[in-house]
Amino acid sequence: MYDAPHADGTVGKAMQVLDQVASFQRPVRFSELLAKSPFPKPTLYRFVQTLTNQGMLAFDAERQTYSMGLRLVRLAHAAWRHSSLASVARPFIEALAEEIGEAIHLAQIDHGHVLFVDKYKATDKFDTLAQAGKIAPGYCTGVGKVILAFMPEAAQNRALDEQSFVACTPNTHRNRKTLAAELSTIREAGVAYDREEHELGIISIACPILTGQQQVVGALSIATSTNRYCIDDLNKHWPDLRNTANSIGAQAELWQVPIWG
Amino acid sequence: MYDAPHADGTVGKAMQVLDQVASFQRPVRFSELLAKSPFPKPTLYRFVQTLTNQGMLAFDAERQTYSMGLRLVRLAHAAWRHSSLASVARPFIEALAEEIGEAIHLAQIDHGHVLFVDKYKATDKFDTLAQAGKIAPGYCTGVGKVILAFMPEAAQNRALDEQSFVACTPNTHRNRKTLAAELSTIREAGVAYDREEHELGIISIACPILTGQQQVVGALSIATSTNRYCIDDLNKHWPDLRNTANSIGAQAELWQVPIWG
DNA sequence: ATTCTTGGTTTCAAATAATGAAACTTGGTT
DNA sequence: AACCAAGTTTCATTATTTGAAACCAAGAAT
Repeated sequence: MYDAPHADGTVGKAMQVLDQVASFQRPVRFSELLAKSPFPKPTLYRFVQTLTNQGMLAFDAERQTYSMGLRLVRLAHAAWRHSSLASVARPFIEALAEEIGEAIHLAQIDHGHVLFVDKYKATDKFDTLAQAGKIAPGYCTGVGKVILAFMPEAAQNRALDEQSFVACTPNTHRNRKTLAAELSTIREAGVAYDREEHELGIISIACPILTGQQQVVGALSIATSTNRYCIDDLNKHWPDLRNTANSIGAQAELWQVPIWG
Repeated sequence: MYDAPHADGTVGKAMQVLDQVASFQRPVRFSELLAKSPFPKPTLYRFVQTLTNQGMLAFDAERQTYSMGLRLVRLAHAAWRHSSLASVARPFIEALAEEIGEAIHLAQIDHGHVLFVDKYKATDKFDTLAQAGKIAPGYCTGVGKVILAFMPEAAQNRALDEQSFVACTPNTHRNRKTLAAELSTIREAGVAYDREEHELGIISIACPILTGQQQVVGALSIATSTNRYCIDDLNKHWPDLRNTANSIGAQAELWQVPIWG
């Protein structure tokens, strides 16, 4: 979660509460929240109260639970349109997907978190916020690893410290060491692979999206299932993927560049 | 915008700033913000500063502009999953869309705003936050009107006061009077139509999503273009639409009901 | 060059809002 | 009837926010 040294006053604390609620991934009772909160009871109480008033949280009176508020959806709409790579990347991704008929993921980095911001899946047409906004673990996804690999060293270290190394599958990296080793390989090669590290049966190939000054702003990946293709098959799409990623990087530069480490 | 009597202290004010930035619909300079802000310069300055630190806003140093931050996308993901009708409604909508091959919109009401929370468009598969989170004007969309029509009177009045009555097309309602008249018709009929009131060439039919106690929680619509179908054609789908809306309402009740007026 | 202006940033004492220990309520248990 | 746990309120203390004014930087006008 966010742990800015400890500043940002009251607003910062409120946002921390927001993150807390989000982290539960489900509606949550006040007492559960309190148990994991650094704030004393009345303080936390007032925060959830205020946030609920503001529509940043939603309170279900029936069940006495808090969940994230719809105001966030409204605000995020704007964020997605104006601050994410998605809007500039969309036409490029569409073209790429047209050509190779596999699922394309677009991820972006924000304050050390790797975030899926868009997804094009040829088959199921229906895909809204379900994917956008989801967090991609850095240590076990194609986009995550490639972004980590291309981060400036300081930021990379910070990010590595935050990885959980939960073993999603038998192939998942379990510690910083093996991951770090792969990262330097990735950096040289310019590609990362996810060999069923996040989910069994799912593999992917990922390229970084770089600015002119070689700063990573995001990543692009092609994902598929093992019973259709293997890594070698994905590799055939590498040139296309790389080109698309480059185009996106170039285009992004013309627009805005809210970069982060 | 949000105008809770005037409470909610510092956090409330910060959220107000967030809305402000969002309302510009584009990256915005500090001075532009200041011009429309109720806050004195240093106060506003600290707010944007804090919010930027927190990732709720993004600052583009190059152009010196602020836009909405990606942290919102992360938070909204959770909101969408756990507090919107979208997750419960999705299977129903999918089935409906399968049957009639037209675009389906799902809208929801939040603090008096009508919000698109999901969209299924048979043709273009690619549709993420681009639609979800968008605001649907109450006075000139099918979902907007039907939701207004079914609101409790007090809330309806408040909502009507907030309508802008901007004339999107020649068919748009231009004042409260004609709109109010249509609303009571809608309420009786249980359906609303958008006869190219929002966008020329686009028509729709909309049904309310009601709880057991007849409270509106949202609306469902089928939209199409005039060069394919006319209102009468849409009417043929009314039974299906109505059924789907009912199912969603029933299902929503079993889950959570963060209702709002 | 020099002065004006505009947009952005910092200071600092006064005003205000946040804090949290403790007390209180409510609804459900033993 | 006494007991608990979860949630809510009080209120004196403390810390944060506030904004008028001053300051700085960079262009534009003189």
